[in-house]
Amino acid sequence: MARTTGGGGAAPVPQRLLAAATRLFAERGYDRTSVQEIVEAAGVTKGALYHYFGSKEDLLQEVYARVLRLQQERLDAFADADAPVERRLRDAAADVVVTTIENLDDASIFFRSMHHLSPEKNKQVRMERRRYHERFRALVEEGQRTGVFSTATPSDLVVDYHFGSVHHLSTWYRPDGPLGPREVADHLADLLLRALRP
Amino acid sequence: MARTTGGGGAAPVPQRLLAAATRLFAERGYDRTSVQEIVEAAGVTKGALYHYFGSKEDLLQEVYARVLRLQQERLDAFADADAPVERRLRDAAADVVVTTIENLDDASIFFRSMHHLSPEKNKQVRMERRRYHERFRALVEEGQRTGVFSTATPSDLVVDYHFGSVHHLSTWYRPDGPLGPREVADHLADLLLRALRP
DNA sequence: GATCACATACCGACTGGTTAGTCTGCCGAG
DNA sequence: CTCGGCAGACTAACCAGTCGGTATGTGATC
Repeated sequence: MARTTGGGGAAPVPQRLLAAATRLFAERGYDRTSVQEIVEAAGVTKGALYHYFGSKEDLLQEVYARVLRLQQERLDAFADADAPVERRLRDAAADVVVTTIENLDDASIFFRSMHHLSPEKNKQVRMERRRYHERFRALVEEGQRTGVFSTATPSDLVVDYHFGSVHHLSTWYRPDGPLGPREVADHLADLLLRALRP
Repeated sequence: MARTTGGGGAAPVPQRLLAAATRLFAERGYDRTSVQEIVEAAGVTKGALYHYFGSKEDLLQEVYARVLRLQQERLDAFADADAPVERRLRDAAADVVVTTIENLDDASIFFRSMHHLSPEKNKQVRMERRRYHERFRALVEEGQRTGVFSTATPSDLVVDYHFGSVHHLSTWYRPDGPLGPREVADHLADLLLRALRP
């Protein structure tokens, strides 16, 4: 019954804590979730939490870091693919919708609780987010330069337009609704591409 | 120096409280704003606050009610106008962007703090919001029925798409940025209408 | 292979600080 | 005199983070 280091049994404590925190933060919000509730949900005690994490805020930051890493990786993959811009933008736009829906908890935390981070950590997150935004924008601009997209709207605004709809997903999307993640993604990517027709 | 009842001097206490709460809620978030800070910003004490409002939550709800009333009124006016659907939808879509930008504080509170309301009050707000959504959706459907808008995307999704971008404004829009409210509104309304071209 | 030193992983009572909301009372106007 | 409008001290609850303590594992030494 040695469950100590690395073993193979049930998920290791740090991950259990992160999972519990994610669920609770999404459910009640960061401030409304007490550290006590998190450790109880994870089946440990405060000692364990503060053994692995420096503070409650670190837990939140870890959730962010996870989401950012995942989405940046996926965007890079789609953007670097060997296909026409329209295709690459479409795929990237649809993919971010799918992964957002598949991680709705992370998404609602991300968009609702950013201002709970200390200025320092907030800056860090904003910087990473900026990188993501730029990569996406580069796709739009490429299409605009090569004439396949309309130049009527500044590329920055186009990106914010699309991410607005992504952001908004956590407000209205219900897993038991009529549309699956893939369908929503196709529709939203369609709307974007249609808006960009010259 | 009698500033007591209703007089004409500086704004009456309930409104001062509401204004202070709005600013602070938008700045630090609902949970991070203490009642003490609100009353200090309004230049009164707790006694005054609890004389006019039943609880801190009531203050938040009042902010919501104000926003909802305003936006519903404006939407109704635009939707009931005597003009072709494209025009009415365009005007309504642009107007909600302008008023959102002009009340960014209310907007960020609205979208970030809804889950801080008790289930009961939350239901109330959702209902009002639903009414707004439906009115907007009716415009889209009308256009789809009469053939001026594409039917490729379900009307519900179209509405959520647009409101996603509105919702998102409080995240990225800066008053000192390169675009004024009217310009942003025109662009966003354009994007919507372009996406709806058959 | 027994003992010791030390580290990792975790427990849970406790503390210092904060907060929403209450309550008693003052004050000026009608 | 009384009543709305408000002041401000007070209370009960809560909560992030701390800290001394325990259990188990690991490697070195004899």
